[in-house]
Amino acid sequence: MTLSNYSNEDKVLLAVDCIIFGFDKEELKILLIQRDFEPEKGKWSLIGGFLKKEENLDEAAIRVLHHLTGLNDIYMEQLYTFSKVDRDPADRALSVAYYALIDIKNHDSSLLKRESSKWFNLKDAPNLIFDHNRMVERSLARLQRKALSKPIGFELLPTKFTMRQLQKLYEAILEKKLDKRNFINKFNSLDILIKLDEKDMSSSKKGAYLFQFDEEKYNSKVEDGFSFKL
Amino acid sequence: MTLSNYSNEDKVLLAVDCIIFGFDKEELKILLIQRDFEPEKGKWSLIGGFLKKEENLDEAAIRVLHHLTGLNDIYMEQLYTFSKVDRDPADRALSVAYYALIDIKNHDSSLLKRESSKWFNLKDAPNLIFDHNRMVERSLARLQRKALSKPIGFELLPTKFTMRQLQKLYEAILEKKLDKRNFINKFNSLDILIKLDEKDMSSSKKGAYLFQFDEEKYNSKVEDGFSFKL
DNA sequence: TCAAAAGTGTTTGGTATACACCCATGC
DNA sequence: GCATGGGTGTATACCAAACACTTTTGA
Repeated sequence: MTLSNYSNEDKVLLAVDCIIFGFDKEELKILLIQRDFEPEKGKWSLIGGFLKKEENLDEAAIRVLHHLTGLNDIYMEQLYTFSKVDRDPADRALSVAYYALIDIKNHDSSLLKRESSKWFNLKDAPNLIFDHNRMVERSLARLQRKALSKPIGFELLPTKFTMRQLQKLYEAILEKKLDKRNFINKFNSLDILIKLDEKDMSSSKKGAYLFQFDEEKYNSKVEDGFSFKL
Repeated sequence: MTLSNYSNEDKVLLAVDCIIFGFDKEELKILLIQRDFEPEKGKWSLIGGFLKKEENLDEAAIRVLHHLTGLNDIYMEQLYTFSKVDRDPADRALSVAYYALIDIKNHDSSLLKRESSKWFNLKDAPNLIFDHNRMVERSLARLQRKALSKPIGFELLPTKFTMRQLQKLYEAILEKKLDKRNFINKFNSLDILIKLDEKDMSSSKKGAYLFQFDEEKYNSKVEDGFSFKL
């Protein structure tokens, strides 16, 4: 069989840029790095890299994330492909944006490797190069929508967390205050959390019960037609 | 200022493939073409083309759609970028999928140009080349979600339509029967349709009132915080 | 006069929201 | 003993779902 080789077609550079979200007590955060090469050296940027011939986009995103942060096994999702012709002044390059959710506490040490990277509160993040601001906006919109219909919030928390932490997390993601009792009632009715006997004593004298996401139970409920709706 | 030129990085072919949805009385349809070149010559496929250096992805999608169908001013949205390494056996090529919604009636004549293209009921569409089946699945899922939260359904209908047509459309998109009265009540409460004095006499003796989507009203309501929810 | 589609409201159940007080503990 | 955050239940409003009969008119 003869294959055309598409030899007349243009080829382009394809970058992968990662919006990395974290959560710390009260605030949604993003991890940024200071570029150490031109163009825009010294400015803040998402972490990124270029797709290689022998890998697919998910693999490239995983590689980029691992290489620059040491992180593994991270929740990631492809967001959108940005293609404005002059978006990168150095050369024609498109960029596929991915967003990632990580548990800051669990992974903080790996991040120290890289001193030019830094966590910012989403609200007071600096201006970013190229179209990276738009990428961040769009990823936040996606995260807000997705967090209401899939249990992805847990990716941003330690395995064990208090109801208060969980609530603060959703307040940070959705950018609005939630009612304590309604929030707990809602989550209880979903019936996908395990209440542990342990308490977290770090934030109050009384202590707060710790919970865990019961992923197995969630999965089996999904098979029976359940769907997470906050 | 010195710009790096990224000259060590791999470049790739980037295709744009379009899932074109139409609606005809009762059924959701997609427009497919029979490939007239290798690889997979003679098999059914989405319409597609390659991104050129001097255009962005939206422009490429518009160009591809226009070139192969003669259509202009079409609702389109970028869906996802598919990147499996061997997805195209001829050469490494990624594909950015777009989906488009068109009014079959209004545009049917332009499509006749191209005899190798054909409308299929979504349900009994043939097997497609490469990963195009997955693209169609994913675009349907997106359409189903989006149709509930944005008034994009109208893109698939003539300017003037009956409530019954509108209902059939949503039944086709959502793949489930809807209650006639609830459907009408819901749409009435949204208050974004104009009831015309004209009737459509083609489907009954009594005739059915025609309606139009009031886009201006919709837009101004959105500015006041309204959001379409079906 | 009858067949075929159009048009029209009300009841009911469930879910979302608003809301306030007691508990346990360390200081 | 009091200040701090933790934990709990109910009443109400609103929205979604179920549901059946009358109207029009061409054949």
